Amino acid sequence: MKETLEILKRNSLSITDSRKIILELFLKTEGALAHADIEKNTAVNFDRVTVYRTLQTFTENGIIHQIPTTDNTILYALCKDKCEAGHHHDEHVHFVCVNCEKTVCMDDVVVPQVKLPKGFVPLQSAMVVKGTCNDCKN
Amino acid sequence: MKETLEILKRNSLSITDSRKIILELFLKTEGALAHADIEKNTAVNFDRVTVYRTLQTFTENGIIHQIPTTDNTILYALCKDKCEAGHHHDEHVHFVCVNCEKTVCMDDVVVPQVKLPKGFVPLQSAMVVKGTCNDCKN
DNA sequence: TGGCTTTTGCAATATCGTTGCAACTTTCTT
DNA sequence: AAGAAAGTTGCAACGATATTGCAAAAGCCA
Repeated sequence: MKETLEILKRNSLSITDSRKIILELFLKTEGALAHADIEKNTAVNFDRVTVYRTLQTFTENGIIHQIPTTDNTILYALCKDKCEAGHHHDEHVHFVCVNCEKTVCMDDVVVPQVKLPKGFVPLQSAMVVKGTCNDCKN
Repeated sequence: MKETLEILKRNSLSITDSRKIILELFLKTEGALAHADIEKNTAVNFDRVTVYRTLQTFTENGIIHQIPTTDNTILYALCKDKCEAGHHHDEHVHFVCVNCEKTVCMDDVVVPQVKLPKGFVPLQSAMVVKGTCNDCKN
C-alpha cells in the first residue's frame, strides 16, 4: 500500500515489516484497535514486544492516538489529517457501542469546550460516548 | 463515621471492616483513587483481592464510579447525590492535572451533549480534561 | 446464642506491559 | 554495490496487575 510507506517516510521512520503491516491494519480498520486485536490478527504474528514498541513509536509520531477506557485497556486509533501535521490533538469524540463493543472515532464531532472552575487551565480534552452504533441500532 | 454506615445500609451491604475503611477513605479523599492508592494507604492493609472485590461491589451499587484513563489504570471516585439515588450517571467532567497528577471530579461541570452522526444513539458520556489544576497554577 | 449466608484471605494462575541484550535489518556513506 | 553505523526485532526474564477456587472467618437474622 502506497499510503503506508508515505506515512512512515513522512515521520522519518525506518520501513520495517511490522510497521508496514500494523499500519496497514489501522488504515483498513474502521474502529479502534487494542493491543490484543493486533496480536490476534492472523496475518500478523509479531512478538508482543514488537507490537508494543510499534504502537509506542506510532503514538510518539502522532500517527495514532490513545483512547481512554474504563476497562483497563488502551485503545489506539489512527489520527486524521490534523494530527498528522504534527500538531497532535485528539479532540474528537470516541464512540463505544455497548452492543458490538466496537470503538469508533467520530472525526467530525469535536469535543466541546467546558467552563471549568476558577484556577483550572485546560490543555486537552477527551470524550467517550457509550451507546448503540450505526450497525446495531435495530 | 456515621455517613459510612448509612451508605452501606442504604445499599443493603453487609457491614465489614474493609468496606467501612475503604469507603471512609473515599469520603475523606478529594480526588479519585486507583486500586494502588488504596493498597498503599497505611491504615488499610487488606488483601489485594478484597480491595478488588470491594471496589467492584461499590461500583455495582453506584457508590463509586470508574473514570477512563489512557495509562492503563482504572480510577474510582465517589458518586454524588444523583448517583446514590440509584440512577447511575457519571456525567460530570473529570480533570487530570498534568503537574501533580491528581484526578478530581468536577461535580458541577456537566458533560455537554454532542450531536452524533445518524444512527448513533448515546446512552452515557464521559469526559476527561487534562491541564493545570487549582493548586498547581503558579 | 446458634445456624445460615456472606465475605475474606491464601494460593495458584492468567494477563498485561517493560527491560536488557544479542542477532538481525534497514539505512547511510562512500 | 559493499561495508559500517544505526536502528529494530525477538527472546528471556521480570514485575505489576487482575481473576478464580476454596477453606476459614466474620456478619446477619431469628
